[in-house]
Amino acid sequence: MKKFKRYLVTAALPYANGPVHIGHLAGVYVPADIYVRYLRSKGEDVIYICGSDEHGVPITIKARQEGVSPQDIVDRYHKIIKKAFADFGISFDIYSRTTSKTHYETASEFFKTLYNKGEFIENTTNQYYDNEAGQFLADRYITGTCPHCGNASAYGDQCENCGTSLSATDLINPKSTISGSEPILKETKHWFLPLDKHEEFLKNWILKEHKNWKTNVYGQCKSWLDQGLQPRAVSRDLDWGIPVPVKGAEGKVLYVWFDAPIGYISATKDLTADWEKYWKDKETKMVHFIGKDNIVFHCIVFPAMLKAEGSFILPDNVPANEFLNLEGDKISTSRNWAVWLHEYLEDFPGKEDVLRYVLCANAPETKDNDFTWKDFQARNNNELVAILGNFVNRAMVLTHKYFNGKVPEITSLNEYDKNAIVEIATIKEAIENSLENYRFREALKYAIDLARLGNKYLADTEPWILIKTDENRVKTILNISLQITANLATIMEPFLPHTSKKLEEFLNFQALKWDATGHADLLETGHILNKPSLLFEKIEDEEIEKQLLKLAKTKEQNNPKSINANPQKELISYEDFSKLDIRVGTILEAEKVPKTKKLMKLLIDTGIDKRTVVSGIAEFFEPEKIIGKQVSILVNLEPRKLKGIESQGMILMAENADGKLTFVWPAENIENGAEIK
RNA sequence: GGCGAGGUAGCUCAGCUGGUUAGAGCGCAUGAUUCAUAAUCAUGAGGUCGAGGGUUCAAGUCCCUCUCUCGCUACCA
Repeated sequence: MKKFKRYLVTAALPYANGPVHIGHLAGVYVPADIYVRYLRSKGEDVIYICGSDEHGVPITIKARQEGVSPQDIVDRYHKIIKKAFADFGISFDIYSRTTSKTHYETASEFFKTLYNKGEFIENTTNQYYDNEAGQFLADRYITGTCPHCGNASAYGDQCENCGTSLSATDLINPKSTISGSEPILKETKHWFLPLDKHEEFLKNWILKEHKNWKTNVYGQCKSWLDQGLQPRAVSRDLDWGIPVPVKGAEGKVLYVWFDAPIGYISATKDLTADWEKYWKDKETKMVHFIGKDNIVFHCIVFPAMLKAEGSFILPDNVPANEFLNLEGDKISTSRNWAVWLHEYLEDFPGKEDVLRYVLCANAPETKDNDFTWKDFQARNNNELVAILGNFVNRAMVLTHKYFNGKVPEITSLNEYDKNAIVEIATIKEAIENSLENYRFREALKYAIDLARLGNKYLADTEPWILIKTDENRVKTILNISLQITANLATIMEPFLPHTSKKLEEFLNFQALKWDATGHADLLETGHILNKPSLLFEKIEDEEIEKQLLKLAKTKEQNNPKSINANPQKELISYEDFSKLDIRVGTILEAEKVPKTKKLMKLLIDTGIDKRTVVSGIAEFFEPEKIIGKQVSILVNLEPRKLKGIESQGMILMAENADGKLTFVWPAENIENGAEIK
């Protein structure tokens, strides 16, 4: 393995429109923190960079909803996030933010460099523009009627009623949410980064030179590269963000995905004047810790940016994790389905390391994983309390009892003692090997094995019996037990820093550098120990039930039955209604449209004729089972081609909040062609 | 539908380039033990390795088909 002079470790910038939750922690911040603490302990030159990602449309939306400025929003969450990380013990060297002055300058510079090098292409497109407000509208700022479900308040990028993703120009009767006026289409110029230009380079760099990346990361990249890369817009018409620093770009800002990763660079600048050493020297090893949703940006887009700029190094590895679920369901900020870090810290004071432990032991390294409170409790009680805490307590209590808290001498070592000592070194090496390869859960398991070793050593040597007959032998046994404890203090530090601190206090000793561990001579004979307290305490059922109850309440609130029906749409005249020609028809034929998930091709006898209708119902119905059924069909809707099939009308369906569809059909059989009015 | 990742003991996961009776932790059962937060230590039960084919002397491990879960993507009049 190549030896590097220094390390630059980045953790994904949390988006400042909400607090951080256990999913973020397990996927990114805890593993990155373990990695960095380990490197520091090894004496490596390492910096750990993070900060809030504060630009982008969602933040402006939230600000508008609350009637405050975007700056107010990001100030609020930046503070909460930063404090929660600090309280939790995530040891960033700097936690910066993308609204900082340094970042504005850095991102602008970066853009200008690429611009001057001719690395962008310019493209003019039509976008919705609000004449009254005098600005272009992001998709999210436009509402209108969803062409799919008729929901009158669909957004320009997505209809929240039916979940369809839309493009703003699809909306019927578009309206600006800023002024309420009808937006007009207007030409606007934007800059694009031609990723396709870097495709060959990226293919070679990732597919050939980085076969050692995690399979999920490598596979995802390969998928993108095989599909072929497209130019990506780097600017947007928006008033929140970093102004595009060229003439004729008034009212345009850098697209948030472009400025966010540059945040790593600007944060480094804020940390040290020596920042270029970390970003431009080939002897620096750069590692990005991210979640799987960020793979494309960090493995393809950002490297393409850095490559285009020319003077930067590229990441050596991007150990992306999968997602963490909570009690079987996907974590969701908007549905409040999460364990929020700042709330956890309030509910479980002093138990930072318990969460670190559980999230690392159950980290979604190779596939999505599930966090359950029952597992949280079990890991605390059966592993932290019973194995680690208990061993430390045994060694300490026995030493106080028999030797007044003084580290006894080693009188002589037998084979069994020697084996135990060798085992300490073996475990340490195993942990190193796991950490170097980003296998954090495995590393943690080995770390706990050290405490297991201690428990077994005590159980096998039985000092509480020998003390009656052979005090010298007991001296050796407790010396070794305490040496294991001292090793734990150092080896556990990357994983459980607060626990490591406590162990230092118990032992009245300063944890050593990593390379000094793995031996049985960390504590000197005669060294005086402090009185220990409990390292971990049991978590009782009541506390777990409290958390489960909290989640149950959230679930109740999210229950479709308690979600209010959409408000009534605006009034229409009878004349408007009578324009719709809805008939009863019978399904004569039905077949799935190949290569689609939702589309079904239907032949309908409308009484007027027999016609083809394509409908998005294939997820809920099997073709054979609906043939012969009578349905309601809107027959005078203008035809439209779907997957090459002309659809002549629309089947009326009722849809609930979960998106489940059901047919609307006559209560009793009636002739085809009967009018519905 | 396309692409990617995954489906191994009740639960959470290891199993590298195919090679003797498929592993670990938790949980469970039994025994030992009492220094310790009834903690610990030992032993054991428990798996047709998603399903079905194929290659091979030999497959959890390679190939094909199917199926389920998650993600990206197309589609939803």
